Amino acid sequence: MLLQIDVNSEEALYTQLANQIRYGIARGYLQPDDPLPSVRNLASELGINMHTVSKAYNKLKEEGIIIINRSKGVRISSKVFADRKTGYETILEEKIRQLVSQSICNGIGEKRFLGVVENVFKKMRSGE
Amino acid sequence: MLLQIDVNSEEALYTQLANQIRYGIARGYLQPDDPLPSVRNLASELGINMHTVSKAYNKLKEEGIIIINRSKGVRISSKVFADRKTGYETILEEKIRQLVSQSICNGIGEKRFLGVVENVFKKMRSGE
DNA sequence: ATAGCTGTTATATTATACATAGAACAACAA
DNA sequence: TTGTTGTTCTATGTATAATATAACAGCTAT
Repeated sequence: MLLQIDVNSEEALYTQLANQIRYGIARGYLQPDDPLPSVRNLASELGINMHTVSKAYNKLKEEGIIIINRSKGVRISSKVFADRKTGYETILEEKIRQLVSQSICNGIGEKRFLGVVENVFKKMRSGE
Repeated sequence: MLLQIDVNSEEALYTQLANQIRYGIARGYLQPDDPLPSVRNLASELGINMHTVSKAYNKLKEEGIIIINRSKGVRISSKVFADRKTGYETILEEKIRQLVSQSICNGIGEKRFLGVVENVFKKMRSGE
């Protein structure tokens, strides 16, 4: 799978990387048990530092999305789609509350907001 | 309207403050042309620095949500609910894409995601 | 065994963002 | 004139992000 980074983005590099991997999983480009490149190889491909890749991997590891094994490498967790109920829905609701507040202040109401969400899901199912 | 800040949160103070004001507008607790406290007064109430409040206010000003007038003070924009079409929907879609990716990786599908969104709107209409 | 690959750990440096503090300024109101 | 408004300036301390080397421990294949 193609991963790319925008060094001019305001978003932190390791966050961009983690997002891209989650996105790849959500679209089905990355599947359970699929291997990921080593920290050194991916860093080299992207032209960034090894530790930055390592930081992204460890963030995903904490979320239970990938499995890191010293000497075996990194792979997508076989239970990646399982409902791990780690209180994620509470975090999600708070983030959505912020997005909804901001949307209302920008003239975007419930119908239009739901339309954007459905559109994102549709694109995701069709693989972009 | 009551504004409060959690100094132990990972979220930056000025971001929390901006979020609370947007949230207050979305719920109707703050209405167009309503005045906001001065940077010094609000900072004093919240126990934080004047410049932190100023930073939050300027962020909202850039979003077209509030009007800042040197010597007259700060108030909610009369056009706060207008569709300013400043490309906000593009930003919204990208943020939703990230949230949806993460949700899928946590076992939350489209139905459940839409349910959370609808629930947030419902709470917002009923005023919390 | 040795060479090569894994992720990890440690130390160090640079840059940026966040939050604070105090002071002074210009615009307006009472 | 006095007081309030937001703004600007300088300064400091802390935290995070990203980089760079270097070494380490676990495993695999030659």
